[in-house]
Amino acid sequence: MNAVSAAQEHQNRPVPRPKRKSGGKVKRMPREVRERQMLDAAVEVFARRGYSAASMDEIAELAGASKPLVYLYLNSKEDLFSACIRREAEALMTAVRTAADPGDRADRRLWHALRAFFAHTAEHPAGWAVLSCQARTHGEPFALVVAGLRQQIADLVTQLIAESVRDAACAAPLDEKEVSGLAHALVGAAESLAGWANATAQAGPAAPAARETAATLMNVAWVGLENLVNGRRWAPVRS
Amino acid sequence: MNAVSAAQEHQNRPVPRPKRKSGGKVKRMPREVRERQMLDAAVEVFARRGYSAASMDEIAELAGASKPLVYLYLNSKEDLFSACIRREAEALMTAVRTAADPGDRADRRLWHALRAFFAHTAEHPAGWAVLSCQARTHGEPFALVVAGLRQQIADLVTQLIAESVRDAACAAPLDEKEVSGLAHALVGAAESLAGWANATAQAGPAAPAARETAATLMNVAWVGLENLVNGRRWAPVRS
Amino acid sequence: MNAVSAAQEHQNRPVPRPKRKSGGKVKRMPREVRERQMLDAAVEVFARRGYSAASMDEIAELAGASKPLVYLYLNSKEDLFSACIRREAEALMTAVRTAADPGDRADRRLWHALRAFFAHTAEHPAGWAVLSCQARTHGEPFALVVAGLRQQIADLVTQLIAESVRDAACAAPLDEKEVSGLAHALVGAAESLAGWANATAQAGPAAPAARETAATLMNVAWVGLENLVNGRRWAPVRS
Amino acid sequence: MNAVSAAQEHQNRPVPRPKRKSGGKVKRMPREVRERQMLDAAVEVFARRGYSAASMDEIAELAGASKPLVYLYLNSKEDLFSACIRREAEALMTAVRTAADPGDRADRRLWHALRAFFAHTAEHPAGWAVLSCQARTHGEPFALVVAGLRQQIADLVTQLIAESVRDAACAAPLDEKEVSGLAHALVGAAESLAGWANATAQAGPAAPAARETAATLMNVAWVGLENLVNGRRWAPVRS
DNA sequence: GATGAATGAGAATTCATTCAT
DNA sequence: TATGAATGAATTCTCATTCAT
Repeated sequence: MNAVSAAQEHQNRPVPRPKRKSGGKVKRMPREVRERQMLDAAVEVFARRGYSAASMDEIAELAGASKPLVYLYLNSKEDLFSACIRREAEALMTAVRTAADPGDRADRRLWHALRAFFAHTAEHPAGWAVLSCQARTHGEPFALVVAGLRQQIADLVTQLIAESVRDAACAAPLDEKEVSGLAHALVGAAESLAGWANATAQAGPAAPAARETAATLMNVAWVGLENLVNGRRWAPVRS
Repeated sequence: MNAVSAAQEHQNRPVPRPKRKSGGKVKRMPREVRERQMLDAAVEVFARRGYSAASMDEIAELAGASKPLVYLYLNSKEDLFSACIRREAEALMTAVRTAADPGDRADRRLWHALRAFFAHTAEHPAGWAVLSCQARTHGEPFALVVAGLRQQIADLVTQLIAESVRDAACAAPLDEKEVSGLAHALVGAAESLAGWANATAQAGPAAPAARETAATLMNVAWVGLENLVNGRRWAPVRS
Repeated sequence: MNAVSAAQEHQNRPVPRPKRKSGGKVKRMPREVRERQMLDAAVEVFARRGYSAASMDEIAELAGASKPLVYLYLNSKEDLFSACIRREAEALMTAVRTAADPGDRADRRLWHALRAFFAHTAEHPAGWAVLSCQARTHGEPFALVVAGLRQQIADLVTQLIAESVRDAACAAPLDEKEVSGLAHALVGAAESLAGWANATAQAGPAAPAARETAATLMNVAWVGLENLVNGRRWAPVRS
Repeated sequence: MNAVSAAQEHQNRPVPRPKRKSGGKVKRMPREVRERQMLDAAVEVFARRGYSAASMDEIAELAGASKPLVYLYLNSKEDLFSACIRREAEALMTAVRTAADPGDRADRRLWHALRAFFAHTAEHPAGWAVLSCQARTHGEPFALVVAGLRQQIADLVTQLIAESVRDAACAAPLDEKEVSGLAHALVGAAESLAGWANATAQAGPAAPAARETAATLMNVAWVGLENLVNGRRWAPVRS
């Protein structure tokens, strides 16, 4: 099982969206399953409306459960949001980490990580929206989780860049802070591209888009990095 | 007038934050001034709380006006938000455009545009927060304005890249979609770097940070772009 | 103006209970008036239903205002309850204190105080219910106010008893603790009698009942006190 | 068996508070035992929170049973409350009646009854709280039970007083209503003194407090009563 | 006998919005 | 121009109560 398909694993798979209101008797199901449905619904609604505009009513309805049940299992709107963020962050991180399979060259690992990132965000647009937009704007506890995620990814990238540089036995070793900055730029670029890719091509399937997007980024960043490593820089007043 | 100072122009400069609650009759002021105060307050509050969590009460209080007056001038919460977005988008766009002063080499123009972007967003964090986070998540009308802004910036960048390419008389012409993606990557990287730069070194004033940030970005992107233009690309299966 | 009529002063006097829902336009009134109506309604409802069973909806409706207005003026259910208790406690205390007019013999002052107590509780059964039943059962803040009221009354009674004893130049001076116990017993008896009087004779007018009740109490307590002062006590094993 | 120990009989003696949550299968127990546990828990919770604020959840948890079981045995919250009141009222009544053992002089019987009353309420504060505060404020059905209890006690006291009067072969026969009022005053004083005694000296065990309290009360009331019986009254305008 | 799963109904509280002055 | 007074319509959250097992 590769990273991408693994990443898709975590959401409403065989559990059919239950229909309520349609006369039938109450659908009994184990707590675990219900909870997943609720999280799925919550991610969807939070993504669509934003944290405060999302209503527990809508979430419950989309989850096919009653509000009291949502509260019974997930305690409060805040806890629910928190659970969403944690789940989505973990899923994304797992996807990316799994893809950056050790035992390959550093540039290829970065390439795979990028592809996994784009693929995952494309597959889970709602989750990505929650992580990238909603979570950042709602108070410490949430923002911290997202910041942690960012840091983890940036660390991974930093490490990959450092490895490549070591591989390349470059002449001018990079400043650590510069590498870190680079990693953040890359992550930011990736995030932005993810959003853009989602917005631009919502028609076609996800994989090709992920591939292209990753390629674009690699084209700029990696080659730029090589030049950087070789000491060739752009300077504001050059020539 | 340079880009940075122009960017600062649009917000409450000499108009003192009005003191209410201190008894006495109300300070009559021309509509224009009051409206600006309201928009300033609204941007601040929308940035801090998000669109739906922002309350008209808080905005009115911060603006030093009564709620009915806010409604009289700005009609509704939605209109108010819309006005905020438009104003902030215009200000940012103006700052960037003004900085990319024609009559210079394309790479230098991009450099200045980047600097202006960083400087403006650093100077107006609330405005930037509204544009980058809040506006995207609230239904067509708002998202459209922001999309328009993004498009304008991307267009500008695209144009600058294109000019450089023409300057370089490159062999392999770039795919338009690729250029657009590049622009988005650049903007995303810029955003991410802005945040990172802010977090890393919060001591110094904004301008130097903007300069460094822009430099880091140019180091990677521009050189990478040159290579790209010259047909040298990274390929997943290379070597 | 005597104590009893003064005590009646504080509640919905000339303000007519406003009729809502009856088509008419919104009744504008100064905040002070509205607030009093709300407190009146709240006392009524809290007395009828108890703190937790009382619904803000019912209170608002009885006050002839909308719920938001109640919240605007009185903040929260808890604050509203607190305000009720404070107002009622103060009113009762004032009535009793005013009646125990200094410049009279101690036994007569006690007599008047008792009458005022019975008259006031009879005139404001809801207020008395809130003070005597509801407030005691709902957490420190409320209970404290009521405890304070009790203490004030007990202190007053203690003082009156002490004065009488001094007047009587009694042979065996009473233990301070015993006097205090006496005062509490008297207050408790008064409270109980107030409740009983309310329950028993709801038909007739209030004043006569108050007079009779007070007389009964004085008959037992005062004479008993005299005997006590004179050293004649009942003893469990006496003869 | 004396009154005090009889009074303690009615609550969870050897049945240990059941431990739930610790895995393992449920302890099957005879209905009778379970029901008593439930009532005990309910009295506790009703006393602590008041009728409406008490939640069936909390009661069930404290009783160590599941909510459906509570409903199976006790039908509804209202029925449960009703059962609590009935049980506590009966227990208190039994304690008092048992103590007022016929075959003794009337004043001594009253003395024992008072002691039993104080002892029982001190031993079962929750039960007493439910009876004295909660029950009175919740609609006919409950209030009636409590009124019945009050009446029984008042009747008992009235009867004892009457007997004494007969013993004393008094000149001026007492008005029935006056006697009843007296009984209520006595009970109220007792209640108040119970609270005050509890608050003043929380160190010692209950019995001594009960003894003292009863003595204080008898000192005032009984002697006062004797005087009353003998026609010596306090009069508002006397001397 | 015993319970995990589930909910309809209603609680407090807030908010955007409007009059009447 | 400016505002104190007022509210309909949500929103979050809780609770008594019931099934299906």
